[in-house]
Amino acid sequence: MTVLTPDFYRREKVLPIARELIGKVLYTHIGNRITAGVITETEAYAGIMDRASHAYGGRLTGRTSVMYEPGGIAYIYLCYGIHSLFNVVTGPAGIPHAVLIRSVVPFEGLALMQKRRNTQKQNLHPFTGPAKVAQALGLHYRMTGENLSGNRVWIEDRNLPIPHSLIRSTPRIGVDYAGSDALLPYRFMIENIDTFTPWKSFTSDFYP
DNA sequence: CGAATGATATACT
DNA sequence: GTATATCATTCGA
Repeated sequence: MTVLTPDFYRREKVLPIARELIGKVLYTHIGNRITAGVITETEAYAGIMDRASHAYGGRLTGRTSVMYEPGGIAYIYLCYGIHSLFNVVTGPAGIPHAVLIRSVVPFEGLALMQKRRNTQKQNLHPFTGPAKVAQALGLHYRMTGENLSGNRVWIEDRNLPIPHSLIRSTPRIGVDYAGSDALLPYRFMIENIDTFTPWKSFTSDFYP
């Protein structure tokens, strides 16, 4: 087990980071409870040149200022007045790259994640959709700026057996306003996620 | 399909 | 300061 360190996040290019985050495990330690999920879908937002990014054109506001800090912190913001969306800030200081976490598979603390989501289903299906991910892991937009090297939120490499050949890239979701940038293949996901994996083997019981 | 729901950015006075 | 449009979405019919 390895906790990802600032040097992982502070590399120049955001696309390899978004791809490499697939299969890593996102942890939260909130209210003295630990929950975790395997990241199965991400989207890259590439700094000031990306029309889909909140930092497009160098926009620097109260909300987006955390994106300009050195990589390795959380950018969590409110969307549609209801949903908290969790992003990882990447790149060196001054370069506002970010990676949105769109889906996770439960890894630890499934019962608590289901309670936060207020769902009764007893299954191991992924939390698909960025707002579901944040809600399941207890991530709220008030926690934006949280250090991912701290003790509340972090990401680990558990050497899970994700075949790299099954990672696909597609256009991003819900960014039609971004013109031609909406067509860029900045979304990363595992192909045929429902059929390929014995998800039960991903629970931490199998990786103590 | 459409409603829910509120912070944020921007363009004004 | 005030007004208004716009959301990196989800849920239920």
